[in-house]
Amino acid sequence: MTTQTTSAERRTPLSRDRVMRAALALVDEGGMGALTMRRLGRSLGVEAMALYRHVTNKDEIVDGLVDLVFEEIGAPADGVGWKSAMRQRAISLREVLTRHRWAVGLMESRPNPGRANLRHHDAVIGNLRAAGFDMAMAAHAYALLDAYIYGFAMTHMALPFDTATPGEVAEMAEGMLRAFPVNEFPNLAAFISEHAMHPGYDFGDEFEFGLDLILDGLERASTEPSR
Amino acid sequence: MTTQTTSAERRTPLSRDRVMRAALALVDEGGMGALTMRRLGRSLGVEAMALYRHVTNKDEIVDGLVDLVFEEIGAPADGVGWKSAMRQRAISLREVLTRHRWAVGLMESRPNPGRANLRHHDAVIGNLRAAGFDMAMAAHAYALLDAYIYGFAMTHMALPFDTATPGEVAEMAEGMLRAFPVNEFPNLAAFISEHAMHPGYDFGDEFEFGLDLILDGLERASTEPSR
DNA sequence: ACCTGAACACCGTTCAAGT
DNA sequence: ACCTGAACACCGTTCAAGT
Repeated sequence: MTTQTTSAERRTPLSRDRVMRAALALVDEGGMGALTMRRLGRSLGVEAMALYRHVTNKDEIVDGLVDLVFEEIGAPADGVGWKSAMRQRAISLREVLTRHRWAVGLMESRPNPGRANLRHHDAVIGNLRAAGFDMAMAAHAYALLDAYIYGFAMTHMALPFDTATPGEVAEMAEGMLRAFPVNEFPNLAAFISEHAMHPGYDFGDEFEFGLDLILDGLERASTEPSR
Repeated sequence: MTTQTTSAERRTPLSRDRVMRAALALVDEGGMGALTMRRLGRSLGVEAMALYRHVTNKDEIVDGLVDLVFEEIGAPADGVGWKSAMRQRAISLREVLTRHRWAVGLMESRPNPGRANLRHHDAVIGNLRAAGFDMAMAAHAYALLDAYIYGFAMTHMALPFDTATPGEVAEMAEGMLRAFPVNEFPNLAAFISEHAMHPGYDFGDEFEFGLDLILDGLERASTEPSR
């Protein structure tokens, strides 16, 4: 259910902060599609037009939401070595993105990065540089890690067997296999029935396999003569 | 400019195929935001409501567009070894995604995968299995490669210095550095001015660095005792 | 058989008007 | 100072009506 506004809340005057918090509740509950100025107004007990006194437009609200998400990411730790600092950050970022699935496609695509965004990027680059990465190697590492983290969140988000019970999973496997000619796509059929839909398989576990493979590769590349 | 319909085209009766081709032209030119039933109708010289005779709704059009994109991806080659087959496929997929930027967030998120999509996934799994990957290792490889490829396309797409000339790049660098307090984000400032905005730096070049790092890592993992 | 007009329930945003 | 009503230019989709 959408947040209902009590009369006490109604008396509290609108503010940019209240608008942003209500917007975050809306998207966390119903995704980006649920964020409309009219609905946002309603959740605050106000007409949509009143919002324009506190934000210049909807785009600014989305910019603000993305920065709220950046605030939740743990900064890379100092004094533990770049590898475990990057590992921690990656896992934290992934957790944040599963809490706020609507944000996955937006984190890196806003033309107006907020302060939390800049702070986070600054901290990651700073950590890598302090560990002895030169600029080129830091750029390699950052591009690779972020592509992987965001890409994993994106492909994972799409999967249907995420919140399903084992019984539902078996049902879905059958449904999927009925949906396409098994003999035309034998490898895919085998993959689904023999692996992906097996009890105990959790796609989310793939994340750390890839993450560690990448971190090991970066370690090797950073100690080798430059390429 | 949007495609104008000549009187000859107007006489050709509408068909699912013509609707899909017109829709593809629309999104390639103006992104997903440009795809509306009314505009699509107009580009075909017809009212929006006429489209519903040939497609059941807009969602079906998007499903069809995504499958058109899957058709453009080169299938992994046989007989060249999994590593160069996967390398080829990754590069082909990335090229396709830069041609159809609007597709980046949609390729893996449609609940109704089309035949080209299934064919492609089947071919990739088949190639890995034929090269001796067991199911678990094929799943690792596929999850990692796709996360990286789609994630890279997503983060790359967002960057402003892509179609810019060196002169424009220098201008943007100045603009960005003026936009935030340099002493608050010193690492980011150094990164931008000393590296990212330098003439000769092309973010797209980062793709193959990460791709080869991942392929090397997969090779190592697949010949090691299982993890 | 194929397309259109009018309608419905939505959008974001502007602006004069109300308290 | 802060909010609202009415309006504008859009959406996707349905359905009776036209040819």
